[in-house]
Amino acid sequence: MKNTELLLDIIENSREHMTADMIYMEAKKLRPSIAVGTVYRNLASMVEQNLIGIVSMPQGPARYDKTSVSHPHARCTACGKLFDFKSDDIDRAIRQALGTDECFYQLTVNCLCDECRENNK
Amino acid sequence: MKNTELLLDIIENSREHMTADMIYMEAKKLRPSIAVGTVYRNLASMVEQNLIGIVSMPQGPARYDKTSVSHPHARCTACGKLFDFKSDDIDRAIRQALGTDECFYQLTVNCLCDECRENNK
DNA sequence: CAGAAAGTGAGAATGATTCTCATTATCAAG
DNA sequence: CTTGATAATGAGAATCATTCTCACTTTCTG
Repeated sequence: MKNTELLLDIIENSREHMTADMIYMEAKKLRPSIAVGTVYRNLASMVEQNLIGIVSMPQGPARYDKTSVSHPHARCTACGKLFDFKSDDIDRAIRQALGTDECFYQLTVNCLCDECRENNK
Repeated sequence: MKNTELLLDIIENSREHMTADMIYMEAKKLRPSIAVGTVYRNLASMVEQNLIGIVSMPQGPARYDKTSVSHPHARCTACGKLFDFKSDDIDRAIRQALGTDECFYQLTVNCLCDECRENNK
C-alpha cells in the first residue's frame, strides 16, 4: 500500500477534521518509519488533485477534509472543533454569485457548539 | 498618537488587505522604534474589540480588514490578492442559516482575478 | 511625587509547514 | 535480470508567521 493510499484511508475513516499532525501520528502507528515531511508532501498533492480538502483557520493548524467538494463549516469559538454544516441556500447563493462551478470556496462560521453552549450556561 | 490609533489609521487608509508585516513596515516609517511584537499585540486586541477584521488563508500570512463586519472575500488563485466581494444573497443565506447575528463568518471564494484572467489568455 | 498598572522594544521561542539532500524504491528498456 | 532514469522517502535543517518573555519605559491614580 502506497503512502498516499494509507493517508487517504486515515482521512476517509476519521470522524473529525484532522490536522496534519494527527494524520501523521495515525500513520505512524501503521508505518512507523513515515516522516512528517512525507505526510505534508502527500497531503499537499492530494489537495492539488482534489482528492481531499483543506480548511485553514486563524489560530491553529490546517484541517483536512475527506471531501474536496466545497461546503460550509462551523467552528466552535470555545473548543475550536470544526463541524460540517449543510445549507442548500448558502450553496445556491454562492454558486449563483460566482456564476461558475469552477471556483471553490471556504466558508467557516464561528459559533459555540452545542456542547460548549451547554457548559457555558 | 497612540500605537493603536497609528495602526488603525494605516489599515483604514489602505486600499488592499494588508498583512501584519506590511502594516509593520508602514508603521515603521512613521514611528521607527516600533517593534513587530507591538504590531501583532495591538492588531490582536483590535480584532478582539471588533475594530478590524482578520482573514486567514491556507498559504501565507493573515490579512487585516478595515471592517470587522463579516463579508465575503474573493482570493485570486494566481496572484493571491484578496478582494471584497459583495452579495446580499449570500449574506442573507448565511444570516438565515445561522438564525443569529451573534456569529461571524469567514467566506473566501477562490477564483482568478480580472487581471490574472487576462494575463492567462 | 510615589507606587501601581499598562504598554513597549528586542529578541528568543514556538508551531506549522516547507525545503534539502542523500538514500531508496519504482519502472522501462535493453 | 542489469542498468539507468525518475520519483518518492526519511531525517532533519530551514523558513515563516506568530507569540512569548522580560527588563524597561510610559501612563495613570491617588
